[in-house]
Amino acid sequence: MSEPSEKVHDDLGEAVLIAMRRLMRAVDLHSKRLMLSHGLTGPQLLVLKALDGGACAVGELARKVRLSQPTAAEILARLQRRGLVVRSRSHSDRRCVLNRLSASGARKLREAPPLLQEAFTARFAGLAQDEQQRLLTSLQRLAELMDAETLDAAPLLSSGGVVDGAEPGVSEEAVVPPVIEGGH
Amino acid sequence: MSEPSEKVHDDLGEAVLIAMRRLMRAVDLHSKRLMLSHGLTGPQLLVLKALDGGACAVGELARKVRLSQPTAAEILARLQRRGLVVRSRSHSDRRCVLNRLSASGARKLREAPPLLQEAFTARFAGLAQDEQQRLLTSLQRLAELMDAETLDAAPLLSSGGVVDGAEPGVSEEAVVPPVIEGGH
DNA sequence: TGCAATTATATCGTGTACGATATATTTTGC
DNA sequence: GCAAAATATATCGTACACGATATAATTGCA
Repeated sequence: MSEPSEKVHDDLGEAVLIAMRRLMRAVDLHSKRLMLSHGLTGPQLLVLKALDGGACAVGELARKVRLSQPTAAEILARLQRRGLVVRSRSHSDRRCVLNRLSASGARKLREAPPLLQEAFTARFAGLAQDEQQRLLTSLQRLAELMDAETLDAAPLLSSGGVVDGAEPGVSEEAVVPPVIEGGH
Repeated sequence: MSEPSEKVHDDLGEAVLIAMRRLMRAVDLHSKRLMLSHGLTGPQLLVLKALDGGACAVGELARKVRLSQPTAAEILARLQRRGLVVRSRSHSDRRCVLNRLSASGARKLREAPPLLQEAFTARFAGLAQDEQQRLLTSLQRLAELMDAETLDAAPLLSSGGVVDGAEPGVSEEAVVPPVIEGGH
Protein backbone atom coordinates (compact mmCIF):
# COMPACT_ATOMS: atom_id res chain seq x y z
CA MET A 1 0.00 0.00 0.00
CA SER A 2 2.91 2.36 0.63
CA GLU A 3 1.47 5.61 -0.69
CA PRO A 4 2.82 5.97 -4.15
CA SER A 5 1.66 9.53 -4.60
CA GLU A 6 3.75 11.19 -1.92
CA LYS A 7 6.92 12.31 -3.62
CA VAL A 8 9.35 11.83 -0.79
CA HIS A 9 12.31 13.43 -2.54
CA ASP A 10 14.37 15.05 0.16
CA ASP A 11 12.00 17.44 1.87
CA LEU A 12 10.85 15.17 4.62
CA GLY A 13 9.71 18.15 6.63
CA GLU A 14 7.00 18.99 4.19
CA ALA A 15 6.08 15.36 3.76
CA VAL A 16 5.58 15.11 7.50
CA LEU A 17 3.30 18.11 7.55
CA ILE A 18 1.22 16.52 4.83
CA ALA A 19 1.18 13.18 6.58
CA MET A 20 0.01 14.88 9.74
CA ARG A 21 -2.83 16.57 7.87
CA ARG A 22 -3.83 13.25 6.45
CA LEU A 23 -3.79 11.65 9.85
CA MET A 24 -5.82 14.51 11.28
CA ARG A 25 -8.43 13.99 8.67
CA ALA A 26 -8.55 10.28 9.35
CA VAL A 27 -8.99 10.90 13.06
CA ASP A 28 -11.73 13.36 12.29
CA LEU A 29 -13.55 10.87 10.15
CA HIS A 30 -13.11 8.27 12.85
CA SER A 31 -14.72 10.71 15.25
CA LYS A 32 -17.64 11.29 12.93
CA ARG A 33 -18.19 7.61 12.51
CA LEU A 34 -18.17 7.31 16.26
CA MET A 35 -20.92 9.89 16.33
CA LEU A 36 -23.01 7.87 13.94
CA SER A 37 -22.43 4.57 15.70
CA HIS A 38 -23.23 5.68 19.21
CA GLY A 39 -23.87 9.37 19.29
CA LEU A 40 -20.64 10.68 20.75
CA THR A 41 -17.71 12.25 18.96
CA GLY A 42 -14.14 11.67 20.07
CA PRO A 43 -13.80 14.94 21.97
CA GLN A 44 -17.18 14.45 23.63
CA LEU A 45 -16.12 11.01 24.76
CA LEU A 46 -12.88 12.43 26.05
CA VAL A 47 -14.71 15.05 28.06
CA LEU A 48 -17.13 12.54 29.52
CA LYS A 49 -14.21 10.36 30.54
CA ALA A 50 -12.52 13.28 32.22
CA LEU A 51 -15.72 13.94 34.11
CA ASP A 52 -15.94 10.35 35.21
CA GLY A 53 -13.48 10.94 38.00
CA GLY A 54 -15.71 13.59 39.53
CA ALA A 55 -17.23 16.98 38.90
CA CYS A 56 -14.96 19.71 37.73
CA ALA A 57 -14.98 23.29 36.57
CA VAL A 58 -14.73 24.30 32.93
CA GLY A 59 -11.22 25.68 33.02
CA GLU A 60 -9.90 22.77 35.01
CA LEU A 61 -11.42 20.34 32.56
CA ALA A 62 -10.02 22.25 29.62
CA ARG A 63 -6.55 21.81 31.06
CA LYS A 64 -7.16 18.13 31.70
CA VAL A 65 -8.15 17.32 28.14
CA ARG A 66 -5.80 19.87 26.63
CA LEU A 67 -8.42 22.01 24.95
CA SER A 68 -8.92 25.74 25.15
CA GLN A 69 -11.50 27.06 27.55
CA PRO A 70 -13.97 28.10 24.83
CA THR A 71 -13.77 24.73 23.14
CA ALA A 72 -14.31 22.87 26.37
CA ALA A 73 -17.24 25.12 27.21
CA GLU A 74 -18.78 24.50 23.81
CA ILE A 75 -18.53 20.74 24.14
CA LEU A 76 -19.91 20.85 27.65
CA ALA A 77 -22.84 22.95 26.49
CA ARG A 78 -23.60 20.42 23.81
CA LEU A 79 -23.41 17.56 26.29
CA GLN A 80 -25.66 19.47 28.66
CA ARG A 81 -28.25 20.02 25.95
CA ARG A 82 -28.35 16.28 25.45
CA GLY A 83 -28.73 15.68 29.13
CA LEU A 84 -25.43 13.83 29.50
CA VAL A 85 -23.90 16.45 31.73
CA VAL A 86 -25.36 18.57 34.50
CA ARG A 87 -23.94 22.00 35.16
CA SER A 88 -24.34 24.08 38.24
CA ARG A 89 -22.62 26.99 39.87
CA SER A 90 -20.45 26.29 42.81
CA HIS A 91 -21.92 28.14 45.77
CA SER A 92 -18.59 28.49 47.46
CA ASP A 93 -17.26 30.34 44.41
CA ARG A 94 -20.04 31.45 42.17
CA ARG A 95 -17.71 32.19 39.27
CA CYS A 96 -17.14 28.47 38.81
CA VAL A 97 -19.46 26.13 36.98
CA LEU A 98 -19.24 22.55 38.08
CA ASN A 99 -19.82 19.90 35.47
CA ARG A 100 -20.99 16.44 36.46
CA LEU A 101 -22.01 13.36 34.57
CA SER A 102 -25.74 12.78 34.66
CA ALA A 103 -27.04 9.27 35.10
CA SER A 104 -27.54 8.87 31.37
CA GLY A 105 -24.13 10.39 30.71
CA ALA A 106 -22.54 7.81 32.96
CA ARG A 107 -24.50 5.07 31.25
CA LYS A 108 -23.43 6.28 27.83
CA LEU A 109 -19.85 6.29 28.96
CA ARG A 110 -20.13 2.70 30.15
CA GLU A 111 -21.52 1.67 26.80
CA ALA A 112 -18.91 3.46 24.75
CA PRO A 113 -15.61 1.60 25.21
CA PRO A 114 -16.63 -1.62 23.49
CA LEU A 115 -17.79 0.36 20.49
CA LEU A 116 -14.63 2.37 20.49
CA GLN A 117 -12.73 -0.88 20.40
CA GLU A 118 -14.37 -1.96 17.20
CA ALA A 119 -12.24 -0.61 14.46
CA PHE A 120 -9.03 1.32 14.76
CA THR A 121 -8.21 0.26 18.28
CA ALA A 122 -8.67 -3.39 17.44
CA ARG A 123 -6.53 -3.06 14.37
CA PHE A 124 -3.89 -1.28 16.36
CA ALA A 125 -3.95 -3.93 19.04
CA GLY A 126 -3.15 -6.44 16.35
CA LEU A 127 0.29 -4.97 15.82
CA ALA A 128 3.34 -6.20 17.62
CA GLN A 129 3.89 -4.61 20.99
CA ASP A 130 7.11 -2.92 20.05
CA GLU A 131 5.53 -1.61 16.87
CA GLN A 132 2.74 -0.10 18.94
CA GLN A 133 5.25 1.48 21.24
CA ARG A 134 7.22 2.86 18.33
CA LEU A 135 4.17 4.50 16.80
CA LEU A 136 3.17 6.02 20.09
CA THR A 137 6.66 7.33 20.70
CA SER A 138 6.79 8.88 17.26
CA LEU A 139 3.53 10.69 17.82
CA GLN A 140 4.68 12.04 21.12
CA ARG A 141 7.96 13.13 19.61
CA LEU A 142 6.18 15.04 16.87
CA ALA A 143 3.75 16.56 19.32
CA GLU A 144 6.68 17.77 21.36
CA LEU A 145 8.29 19.33 18.32
CA MET A 146 5.06 21.13 17.59
CA ASP A 147 4.36 22.04 21.17
CA ALA A 148 7.83 23.43 21.56
CA GLU A 149 6.80 25.96 18.96
CA THR A 150 3.56 26.69 20.73
CA LEU A 151 5.09 27.00 24.15
CA ASP A 152 8.06 28.87 22.82
CA ALA A 153 7.77 31.70 25.27
CA ALA A 154 5.66 29.81 27.79
CA PRO A 155 6.64 28.94 31.35
CA LEU A 156 7.00 25.26 30.57
CA LEU A 157 5.68 24.48 34.02
CA SER A 158 2.57 22.69 32.86
CA SER A 159 2.82 18.99 32.03
CA GLY A 160 0.66 16.45 33.73
CA GLY A 161 -0.88 13.67 31.70
CA VAL A 162 -4.32 13.88 30.27
CA VAL A 163 -5.08 10.86 32.31
CA ASP A 164 -5.01 12.78 35.53
CA GLY A 165 -5.13 10.29 38.29
CA ALA A 166 -7.84 9.19 40.52
CA GLU A 167 -8.28 12.42 42.42
CA PRO A 168 -11.96 11.99 43.07
CA GLY A 169 -12.03 15.32 44.89
CA VAL A 170 -15.62 15.92 44.01
CA SER A 171 -15.53 18.32 46.87
CA GLU A 172 -18.67 19.09 48.68
CA GLU A 173 -19.96 21.95 46.65
CA ALA A 174 -21.10 19.49 44.06
CA VAL A 175 -24.24 19.14 46.04
CA VAL A 176 -26.33 20.09 43.09
CA PRO A 177 -27.35 23.68 43.56
CA PRO A 178 -29.85 25.17 41.13
CA VAL A 179 -29.22 23.80 37.70
CA ILE A 180 -28.14 26.25 35.05
CA GLU A 181 -30.36 26.86 32.10
CA GLY A 182 -29.14 25.52 28.80
CA GLY A 183 -30.29 28.56 26.89
CA HIS A 184 -28.01 29.98 24.28
CA MET B 1 9.87 15.05 29.26
CA SER B 2 8.77 11.92 27.49
CA GLU B 3 5.18 11.97 28.64
CA PRO B 4 4.90 10.53 32.07
CA SER B 5 2.26 8.23 30.61
CA GLU B 6 0.93 7.14 33.94
CA LYS B 7 -1.12 4.23 32.77
CA VAL B 8 0.59 2.85 29.76
CA HIS B 9 0.02 -0.65 30.97
CA ASP B 10 -1.34 -2.43 27.95
CA ASP B 11 -3.84 0.01 26.54
CA LEU B 12 -1.56 1.68 24.07
CA GLY B 13 -4.50 2.04 21.73
CA GLU B 14 -6.13 4.67 23.85
CA ALA B 15 -2.84 6.39 24.50
CA VAL B 16 -2.33 6.63 20.77
CA LEU B 17 -5.75 8.19 20.25
CA ILE B 18 -4.92 10.79 22.87
CA ALA B 19 -1.49 11.43 21.40
CA MET B 20 -3.07 11.93 18.00
CA ARG B 21 -5.52 14.46 19.41
CA ARG B 22 -2.66 16.29 21.02
CA LEU B 23 -0.75 16.35 17.77
CA MET B 24 -3.81 17.55 15.89
CA ARG B 25 -4.18 20.43 18.24
CA ALA B 26 -0.53 21.33 17.88
CA VAL B 27 -0.84 21.31 14.10
CA ASP B 28 -3.92 23.47 14.36
CA LEU B 29 -2.14 26.00 16.52
CA HIS B 30 0.76 25.95 14.10
CA SER B 31 -1.69 26.77 11.35
CA LYS B 32 -3.18 29.64 13.30
CA ARG B 33 0.23 31.07 13.98
CA LEU B 34 0.93 30.81 10.28
CA MET B 35 -2.19 32.86 9.67
CA LEU B 36 -0.97 35.56 12.01
CA SER B 37 2.54 35.63 10.62
CA HIS B 38 1.67 35.86 6.95
CA GLY B 39 -2.04 35.61 6.47
CA LEU B 40 -2.42 32.06 5.27
CA THR B 41 -3.49 29.00 7.22
CA GLY B 42 -1.99 25.59 6.59
CA PRO B 43 -4.87 24.33 4.46
CA GLN B 44 -4.95 27.57 2.46
CA LEU B 45 -1.26 27.24 1.77
CA LEU B 46 -1.75 23.65 0.73
CA VAL B 47 -4.47 24.63 -1.71
CA LEU B 48 -2.41 27.43 -3.20
CA LYS B 49 0.47 25.04 -3.68
CA ALA B 50 -1.77 22.55 -5.40
CA LEU B 51 -2.92 25.32 -7.71
CA ASP B 52 0.64 26.29 -8.49
CA GLY B 53 0.93 23.50 -11.02
CA GLY B 54 -1.94 24.92 -13.04
CA ALA B 55 -5.64 25.64 -12.89
CA CYS B 56 -7.87 22.89 -11.72
CA ALA B 57 -11.49 22.15 -10.90
CA VAL B 58 -12.82 21.99 -7.37
CA GLY B 59 -13.33 18.26 -7.19
CA GLU B 60 -9.99 17.52 -8.76
CA LEU B 61 -8.28 19.79 -6.28
CA ALA B 62 -10.14 18.23 -3.38
CA ARG B 63 -8.75 14.85 -4.37
CA LYS B 64 -5.25 16.26 -4.74
CA VAL B 65 -5.12 17.74 -1.27
CA ARG B 66 -7.22 14.97 0.26
CA LEU B 67 -10.07 17.13 1.44
CA SER B 68 -13.78 16.72 0.86
CA GLN B 69 -15.36 18.71 -1.92
CA PRO B 70 -17.26 21.06 0.42
CA THR B 71 -14.14 21.82 2.41
CA ALA B 72 -12.10 22.52 -0.69
CA ALA B 73 -14.85 24.74 -2.05
CA GLU B 74 -15.00 26.66 1.19
CA ILE B 75 -11.27 27.31 1.24
CA LEU B 76 -11.28 28.31 -2.41
CA ALA B 77 -14.12 30.74 -1.78
CA ARG B 78 -12.14 32.31 1.01
CA LEU B 79 -9.07 32.60 -1.16
CA GLN B 80 -11.13 34.11 -3.93
CA ARG B 81 -12.58 36.73 -1.60
CA ARG B 82 -9.04 37.74 -0.77
CA GLY B 83 -8.14 37.92 -4.41
CA LEU B 84 -5.55 35.16 -4.24
CA VAL B 85 -7.47 32.85 -6.50
CA VAL B 86 -9.53 33.50 -9.61
CA ARG B 87 -12.46 31.25 -10.41
CA SER B 88 -14.17 30.87 -13.70
CA ARG B 89 -16.41 28.38 -15.38
CA SER B 90 -14.94 26.17 -18.01
CA HIS B 91 -16.75 26.88 -21.26
CA SER B 92 -16.18 23.43 -22.61
CA ASP B 93 -17.93 21.97 -19.58
CA ARG B 94 -19.90 24.58 -17.78
CA ARG B 95 -20.37 22.41 -14.71
CA CYS B 96 -16.71 22.79 -13.85
CA VAL B 97 -15.22 25.76 -12.07
CA LEU B 98 -11.57 26.31 -12.81
CA ASN B 99 -9.45 27.73 -10.06
CA ARG B 100 -6.27 29.59 -10.85
CA LEU B 101 -3.72 31.50 -8.84
CA SER B 102 -4.01 35.24 -9.28
CA ALA B 103 -0.85 37.31 -9.55
CA SER B 104 -1.00 38.21 -5.89
CA GLY B 105 -1.78 34.61 -4.99
CA ALA B 106 1.32 33.48 -6.79
CA ARG B 107 3.35 36.18 -5.08
CA LYS B 108 2.03 35.18 -1.69
CA LEU B 109 2.96 31.59 -2.39
CA ARG B 110 6.50 32.60 -3.28
CA GLU B 111 6.81 34.49 -0.02
CA ALA B 112 5.41 31.73 2.15
CA PRO B 113 7.97 28.90 2.20
CA PRO B 114 10.68 30.73 4.11
CA LEU B 115 8.16 31.59 6.79
CA LEU B 116 6.94 28.05 6.92
CA GLN B 117 10.50 26.97 7.43
CA GLU B 118 10.92 29.03 10.56
CA ALA B 119 9.81 26.86 13.37
CA PHE B 120 8.65 23.29 13.21
CA THR B 121 10.21 22.46 9.89
CA ALA B 122 13.57 23.79 10.97
CA ARG B 123 13.40 21.88 14.21
CA PHE B 124 12.44 18.76 12.35
CA ALA B 125 15.27 19.20 9.89
CA GLY B 126 17.61 19.21 12.85
CA LEU B 127 16.87 15.58 13.59
CA ALA B 128 18.91 12.75 12.20
CA GLN B 129 17.82 11.60 8.78
CA ASP B 130 16.79 8.17 9.90
CA GLU B 131 14.87 9.66 12.79
CA GLN B 132 13.00 11.86 10.34
CA GLN B 133 12.23 8.88 8.20
CA ARG B 134 11.03 6.88 11.15
CA LEU B 135 8.62 9.60 12.23
CA LEU B 136 7.25 9.96 8.74
CA THR B 137 6.80 6.23 8.38
CA SER B 138 4.98 6.04 11.69
CA LEU B 139 2.57 8.76 10.66
CA GLN B 140 1.84 7.05 7.40
CA ARG B 141 1.35 3.75 9.14
CA LEU B 142 -1.17 5.27 11.52
CA ALA B 143 -2.93 7.08 8.72
CA GLU B 144 -3.27 3.79 6.91
CA LEU B 145 -4.73 2.12 9.96
CA MET B 146 -7.25 4.92 10.20
CA ASP B 147 -7.93 5.07 6.51
CA ALA B 148 -8.53 1.36 6.38
CA GLU B 149 -11.41 2.00 8.70
CA THR B 150 -12.70 4.81 6.55
CA LEU B 151 -12.52 2.82 3.38
CA ASP B 152 -13.90 -0.23 5.10
CA ALA B 153 -17.11 -0.46 3.18
CA ALA B 154 -15.71 1.25 0.08
CA PRO B 155 -15.68 -0.46 -3.30
CA LEU B 156 -11.98 -1.23 -3.12
CA LEU B 157 -12.30 -1.66 -6.83
CA SER B 158 -9.08 -0.05 -7.98
CA SER B 159 -6.54 -2.78 -7.48
CA GLY B 160 -3.93 -0.33 -8.63
CA GLY B 161 -4.65 2.19 -5.92
CA VAL B 162 -6.30 5.55 -5.86
CA VAL B 163 -3.14 7.38 -6.79
CA ASP B 164 -4.56 10.42 -8.58
CA GLY B 165 -1.02 11.41 -9.46
CA ALA B 166 -0.05 14.62 -11.14
CA GLU B 167 -2.42 14.78 -14.07
CA PRO B 168 -1.47 18.20 -15.36
CA GLY B 169 -4.10 18.11 -18.08
CA VAL B 170 -5.17 21.66 -17.44
CA SER B 171 -6.46 21.60 -20.94
CA GLU B 172 -7.06 24.76 -22.83
CA GLU B 173 -10.35 25.91 -21.40
CA ALA B 174 -8.45 27.79 -18.73
CA VAL B 175 -8.67 30.78 -21.02
CA VAL B 176 -10.34 32.93 -18.42
CA PRO B 177 -13.99 33.16 -19.30
CA PRO B 178 -16.21 35.52 -17.30
CA VAL B 179 -15.14 35.60 -13.71
CA ILE B 180 -17.55 34.26 -11.16
CA GLU B 181 -18.96 36.51 -8.51
CA GLY B 182 -17.73 35.98 -5.01
CA GLY B 183 -21.07 36.55 -3.38
CA HIS B 184 -22.15 34.21 -0.67
C1' DT C 1 -34.64 14.07 -30.25
C1' DG C 2 -35.57 13.77 -25.46
C1' DC C 3 -35.49 12.26 -20.93
C1' DA C 4 -32.92 9.63 -17.33
C1' DA C 5 -28.53 8.85 -15.24
C1' DT C 6 -24.28 10.81 -14.22
C1' DT C 7 -21.13 14.33 -12.84
C1' DA C 8 -19.73 18.87 -10.74
C1' DT C 9 -20.45 22.36 -7.75
C1' DA C 10 -23.05 24.88 -4.20
C1' DT C 11 -25.49 25.12 0.06
C1' DC C 12 -27.08 23.78 4.69
C1' DG C 13 -26.50 21.96 9.21
C1' DT C 14 -23.38 20.24 12.71
C1' DG C 15 -19.19 19.88 15.31
C1' DT C 16 -14.48 21.11 16.61
C1' DA C 17 -11.17 24.66 17.72
C1' DC C 18 -9.15 29.02 18.71
C1' DG C 19 -8.21 34.15 20.05
C1' DA C 20 -10.26 38.27 21.64
C1' DT C 21 -13.20 40.22 24.43
C1' DA C 22 -17.35 40.85 27.58
C1' DT C 23 -19.35 39.77 32.01
C1' DA C 24 -19.64 38.12 36.61
C1' DT C 25 -17.36 37.14 40.95
C1' DT C 26 -13.75 36.87 44.13
C1' DT C 27 -9.62 38.59 46.18
C1' DT C 28 -6.42 42.13 47.34
C1' DG C 29 -4.61 46.58 48.53
C1' DC C 30 -5.29 50.65 50.65
C1' DG D 1 -15.29 49.13 53.20
C1' DC D 2 -14.46 49.65 48.62
C1' DA D 3 -12.24 50.25 44.20
C1' DA D 4 -8.70 47.75 41.45
C1' DA D 5 -6.67 43.44 40.14
C1' DA D 6 -7.25 38.77 39.37
C1' DT D 7 -9.93 34.80 38.03
C1' DA D 8 -13.71 32.06 35.71
C1' DT D 9 -16.91 31.63 32.37
C1' DA D 10 -19.59 33.16 28.33
C1' DT D 11 -19.92 35.06 23.80
C1' DC D 12 -18.48 36.52 19.20
C1' DG D 13 -16.05 35.99 14.99
C1' DT D 14 -13.27 33.05 12.14
C1' DA D 15 -11.64 28.79 10.02
C1' DC D 16 -11.76 24.04 9.08
C1' DA D 17 -14.12 19.71 8.02
C1' DC D 18 -17.70 16.69 6.92
C1' DG D 19 -22.30 14.38 5.23
C1' DA D 20 -26.54 15.19 3.03
C1' DT D 21 -28.77 17.28 -0.24
C1' DA D 22 -30.02 20.84 -3.87
C1' DT D 23 -28.95 22.66 -8.36
C1' DA D 24 -26.88 22.89 -12.84
C1' DA D 25 -24.82 20.76 -16.91
C1' DT D 26 -23.45 16.88 -19.67
C1' DT D 27 -23.82 12.30 -21.35
C1' DG D 28 -26.05 8.11 -22.66
C1' DC D 29 -29.52 5.48 -24.28
C1' DA D 30 -33.89 4.37 -26.19
